[in-house]
Amino acid sequence: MSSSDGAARARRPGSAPPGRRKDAQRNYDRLLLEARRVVAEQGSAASLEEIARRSELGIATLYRHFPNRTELLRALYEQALAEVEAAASDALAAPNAWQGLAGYVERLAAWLIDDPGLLPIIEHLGAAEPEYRPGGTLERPLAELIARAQAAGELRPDVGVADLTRLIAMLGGLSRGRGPGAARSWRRELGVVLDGLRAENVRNPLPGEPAG
Amino acid sequence: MSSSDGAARARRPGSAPPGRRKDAQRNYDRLLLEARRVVAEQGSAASLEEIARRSELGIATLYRHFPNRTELLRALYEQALAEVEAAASDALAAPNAWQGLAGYVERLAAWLIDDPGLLPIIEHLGAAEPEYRPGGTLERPLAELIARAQAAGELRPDVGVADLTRLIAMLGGLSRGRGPGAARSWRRELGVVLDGLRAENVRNPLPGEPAG
DNA sequence: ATTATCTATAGATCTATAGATAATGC
DNA sequence: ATTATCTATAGATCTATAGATAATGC
Repeated sequence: MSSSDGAARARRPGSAPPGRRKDAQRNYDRLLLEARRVVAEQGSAASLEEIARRSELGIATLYRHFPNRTELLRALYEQALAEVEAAASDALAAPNAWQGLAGYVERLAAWLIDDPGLLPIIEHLGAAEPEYRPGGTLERPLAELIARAQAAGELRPDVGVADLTRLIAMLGGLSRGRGPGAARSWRRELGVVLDGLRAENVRNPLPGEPAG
Repeated sequence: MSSSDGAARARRPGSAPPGRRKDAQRNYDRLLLEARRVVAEQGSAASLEEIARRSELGIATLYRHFPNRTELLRALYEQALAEVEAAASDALAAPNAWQGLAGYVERLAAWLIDDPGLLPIIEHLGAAEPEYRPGGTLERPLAELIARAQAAGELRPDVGVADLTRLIAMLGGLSRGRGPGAARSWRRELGVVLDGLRAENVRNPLPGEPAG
């Protein structure tokens, strides 16, 4: 109650948990920072020793903070997730249903492109723990934006959340390979996809059912 | 000249080079077959020992046929490439320019989806040897199909070869993660992309220039 | 006789931990 | 006193090769 930012402050994901020694908190943050860079370069199989070395810490310190690779990747993912979640309320507040949806799609694609480690991390987590589905935080507003844009007759009626999720992941995949900066022109591919999503542009209905 | 299939028979890429002992030819083929499966499961960092084991061969035999990982992956890629090259002449022979292009895009995407190791292989080769660009065999007919479809007013005029290449790679990326069979619905995403490529569906011109 | 394969192994990583040493915070 | 970090190392892979053994083809 007397604390300046209120009692029972919620832990910000990706930042060091409270109640630790402050050198430990600093090292936790450094490990996450370097891990983000190394994973962006090397993917989800990145060398943990290199992460520790770049953080100027021993490998055992890394293991003290993260008992294994998956836990480190999960912390990275939750940190990145916290940074993008605000995009949903912006999109839902947009004056136009289509603009809201298109803006959200662009924001999520940019999120994946700007941090090339994210997609490998998501794949690793999905493989290591199939029941871990934190993407729900992103999918719930997406479903709402889809419903609104379809009700307004702007989004083609034969797509569902799973389709949009896959299209966003496809765009995010443009960050792969080809070295850094190779994803410069991803907004061109986004433009093609968005034009393909407009209700008035449907030529042939999509095969199958809109799963999700 | 007396050989039943003519003198100087060209080597089919991906099949064992001639002039070897026949046990060596058989083992070469087995190694490639198993490598294809293991790389599809594990990606370009697949265990070479596992490939040798599944082929019921010693690891040294694998190294006798392929001096290193990159050469093995290159052989896999060239084998797969040989299997898809025929698609170009089919597409160029299509009665309608749009159908030709759309069919070619679908065929290439299916090629990547059905063999999930291909995209990791292409990325590995691109990183290991930037000058190695065998995709030209696929890009040349693509450029021709694009020119025809644009001349016919069916394909949007602001896309180029690099855009189509990236869109195909994006679709191929749907084979990643999520286990085998997860790419079932990729033709839905293809449908969205194709609708977004039609000239009549352009809402906003794409940003930047059509590289390539 | 030649060519190919196999076993065994060296050297390089990588994951993960034990036990000694050092830094913090009450 | 407690908590955190470090060095050192065990055990598991993996890449690649040397040298002995086996299979082919003329």
